[in-house]
Parts: sequence; structure tokens; C-alpha cells
Amino acid sequence: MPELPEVETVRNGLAPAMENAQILRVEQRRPDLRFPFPSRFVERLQGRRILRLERRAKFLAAHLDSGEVLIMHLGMSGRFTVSSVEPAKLGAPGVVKIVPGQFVHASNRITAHDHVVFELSSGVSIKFNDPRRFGYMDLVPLAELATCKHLGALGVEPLSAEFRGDYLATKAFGRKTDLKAFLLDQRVVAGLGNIYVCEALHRARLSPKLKAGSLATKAGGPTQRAERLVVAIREVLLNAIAAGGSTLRDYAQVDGALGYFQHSFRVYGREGDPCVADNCGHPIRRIVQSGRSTFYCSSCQR
DNA sequence: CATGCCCCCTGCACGC
DNA sequence: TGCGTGCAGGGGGCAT
Repeated sequence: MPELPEVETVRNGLAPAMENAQILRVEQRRPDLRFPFPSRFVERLQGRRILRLERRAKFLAAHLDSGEVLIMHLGMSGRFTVSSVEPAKLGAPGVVKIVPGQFVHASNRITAHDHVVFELSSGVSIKFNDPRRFGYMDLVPLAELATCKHLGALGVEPLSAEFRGDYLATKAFGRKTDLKAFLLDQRVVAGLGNIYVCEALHRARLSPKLKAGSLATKAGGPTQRAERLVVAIREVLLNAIAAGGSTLRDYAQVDGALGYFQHSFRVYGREGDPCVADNCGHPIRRIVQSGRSTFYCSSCQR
């Protein structure tokens, strides 16, 4: 699920409960997720204080007062749920579930696929639930954070000042791969996934089947396509974050005010629907690239 | 190095 | 109702 806007939304939801809180207790309910948990995982967390919670690409990074950083990846189906340990104390039903940007009431009980539970001094317990177990957690020293195996090869953050047409052109120069696959490559742009690549390409009016190399001129500079793409990626991500991300599954008790960017999709999941671009109306097509669905308008995306 | 394919895992929607 | 098939927001690993 979680692409950059969803992870950013989860970070925003978790940060108030996690930052400056002490980890009182950790329950690790299985030996591995996608990868084994690091050795002595529970012991290295319990008693530590969380200094701050950051997002990098699709990762969450909780900086600890031990000098280590807890890295968390949500994979496809990872979710965090925050519930108050003692609801009465906080004076509310007090139970908040953080799905991509959505806050819904959740039970305090352990349910299927709850793999990790953190109990914090801020009075909440935070559960990590991940049915498919493509997510994972790791602990790395702060000094090695930027170069560790998880973050070391990542490209620039698309919402940072370094993300510009000339950056894309440099990365794309001479590349024969599809523009779609190029943008999904986390070493190029860190945080895009299948949905937002489709949406950005439509907004930039670029075909997902173009060669990535067409973002660079023969001299290696940015083409007009590269500049359009930068603008479109920024715009779609900012709009999605403002909407609290996208939620593709239905939840019984959803706070409708959050996580509604799925209603703003122009192509994703809309095969056969008329293209909403001005004066277009051409039916949206679904094709498969790199083994994943691509939705696009073959008329206005060139 | 770049590229393409398979795989990890569970749940769900759909067709018969 | 039950069952098989295909597909899902990610990305590591391996062959070519």
C-alpha cells in the first residue's frame, strides 16, 4: 500500500505518540517478517527513549537515545495501530488506528497478523500488523544510517530541492528502460510506487512506455519532458499528502476526513473509464510493465 | 552495470 | 456454497 504519501501520513500520525516517549515494553510475536528481526531486538528497544521519528522514502526511522535507529518498512500490507493503554486516562474511546492517513477506532486486543507491539510511556500501545509480511524492521547505528543497506542506495527525495529536471536527466541519460520502470526504481526517486508513478505520468502527459533516456538531451541536460515530470511528481505527492494519502481497502469505521486521495486518481484502477484530461475522453488502458499494472491514456500521454 | 523475471505471503474478488 | 484463478500499494535475488 504505502507509498511516500501514505508513509508520510503514518509518520505524522505516529510522531505525537512516539517522539520523546520511552519504550516501556516490546512484544515481538514472531521471529521474522520479510527478514529476521535483528538479534536481541526487544532488549535493544526496551527502556530506550525515542528522540524523533523520520520518513525516508518509504521507510520510517525512529531515532533512539541509545544511538541506534529503528528502521521500519511497511511492505505492501503493513499497518500501524495506536491505542491507548488506559483509555479512561486519556478520557476518550481513545483508540486510534493509523491506516494510510486514516484514524479509526480499533480494539486493544491482539488480532491475526499483529506481529509487534510497543508499549510507550506516552500511554499508548502501538501495534504493527502485516498480513503479507513483506514489511520488516531493523536496527542500525545512527552513524551508519545514511549508508546502511536499506537507505544507502536510495535516490533523492522527490519533495526535496535536489529533485530537479537536471537530476532526472543525469540519472536517465542513455537508459533504455521504460519510463515507468525507471520511476519505480528507488535508486532514482525514493518513495514513488505503482500508483503515484501512474498518476504522475498522466499529469505530465508522458507515456509510461517512453524510454527513460528521453528525459535527457544528447548533451545530457534535461528535456522538457523531464521538467514536466518533476512538476507532476511534486504536485501529485503534495496533493496526496494533503489528502492524508490513499486508502484502497474499505474499513468499517472510517474517518471520512482523512485518507481520501484515491478519489483523485485519474488513471489508477480506472481501466475503461474516459480520460478526464481536457478534451480527451479516450478510455484508460491497463497494460503490464515489469510485472505490474500500468494505467494510462494512450491518447494524451505521449 | 543494466535489465528482466521469479519469488516471498495472505486475502479478496470474480467466474464457474 | 465451494473452489480455482488472478491480482494487490514492494522489492530482494538471481540469471542473462
